[in-house]
Amino acid sequence: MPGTAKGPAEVTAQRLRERGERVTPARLAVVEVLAATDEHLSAEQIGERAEQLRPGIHRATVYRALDALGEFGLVTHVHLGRAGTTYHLAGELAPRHLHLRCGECGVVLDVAGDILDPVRRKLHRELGFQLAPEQVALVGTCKDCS
Amino acid sequence: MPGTAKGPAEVTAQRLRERGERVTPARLAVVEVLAATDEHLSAEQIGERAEQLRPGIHRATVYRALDALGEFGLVTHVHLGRAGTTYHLAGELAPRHLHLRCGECGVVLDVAGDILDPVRRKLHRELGFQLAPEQVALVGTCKDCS
DNA sequence: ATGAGTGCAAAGTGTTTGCAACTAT
DNA sequence: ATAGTTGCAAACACTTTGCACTCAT
Repeated sequence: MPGTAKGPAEVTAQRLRERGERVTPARLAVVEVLAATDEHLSAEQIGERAEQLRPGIHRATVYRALDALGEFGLVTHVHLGRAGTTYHLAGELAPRHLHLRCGECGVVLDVAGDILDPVRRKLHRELGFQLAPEQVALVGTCKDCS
Repeated sequence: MPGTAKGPAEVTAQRLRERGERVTPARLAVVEVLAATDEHLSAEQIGERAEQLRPGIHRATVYRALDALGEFGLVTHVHLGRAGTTYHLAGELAPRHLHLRCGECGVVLDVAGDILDPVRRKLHRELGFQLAPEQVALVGTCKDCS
């Protein structure tokens, strides 16, 4: 069946090759882990799950892979309060969305990626600032906590 | 001259007493440090400057004071990427504003606090989520870097 | 073959905690 | 008087780095 949509791992491999970057098991494992969930994972959690996919993957390697994939625009991270840093797929690998975090209970909700569009346009027009909505964490208080 | 506006330290003392919380040199020093600048300070920087105001203030105490003042709504913090956490006055102690951070060069810009008002209303209406705009860091790329 | 990527262990950050002494109330 | 705060040192979690080795190209 030609024209089948490619999985995240294939897309990643393709993008890496295009850029002359190396396609390694560790990088693919990280992408596969992130693609297999819609949760927000910490580096440690990614490490644990990657370990199951390809045993022997080291913490440091996970960080380096996340870092590299971040540079290539395939992964982003959000700083979610005291909870630490969480990662997820970005760009063409993920539907555009952004994060709503409750400062009380820590819960994270996803919302449509275009909710900041008017703000993005305004900032670009007035300040020349290119907003990256996926990286923004909207902090506040959720319904249950307020 | 009666009716003179009170300084941040006085307001803080007053609010603390109202809540039955203790007014301590460390807490006042932290507020004074934050009030003396419009920069975005890390806990470490606050510690250094507080040390000059009242010698002997310990790192741990700065963290505890920031934590307490945060609970009382007098201080907030923003997570600015790898750069770490930065603190500033909040609520009645500070003009409402929010943060724009360039992911490339790390520069932080302040913008008017009402820019997210439409978003805030929408989130409240549709999800019952109370957005806290001052705690939101708008990440993107600044004019010079793009 | 060659250099980017990896594993490992060790060093850094930034932040929190247990406890005894202190101090604001 | 006494409960909340502080200083200190030690513990902590998370992330980065130097080095030798391996593997993708």
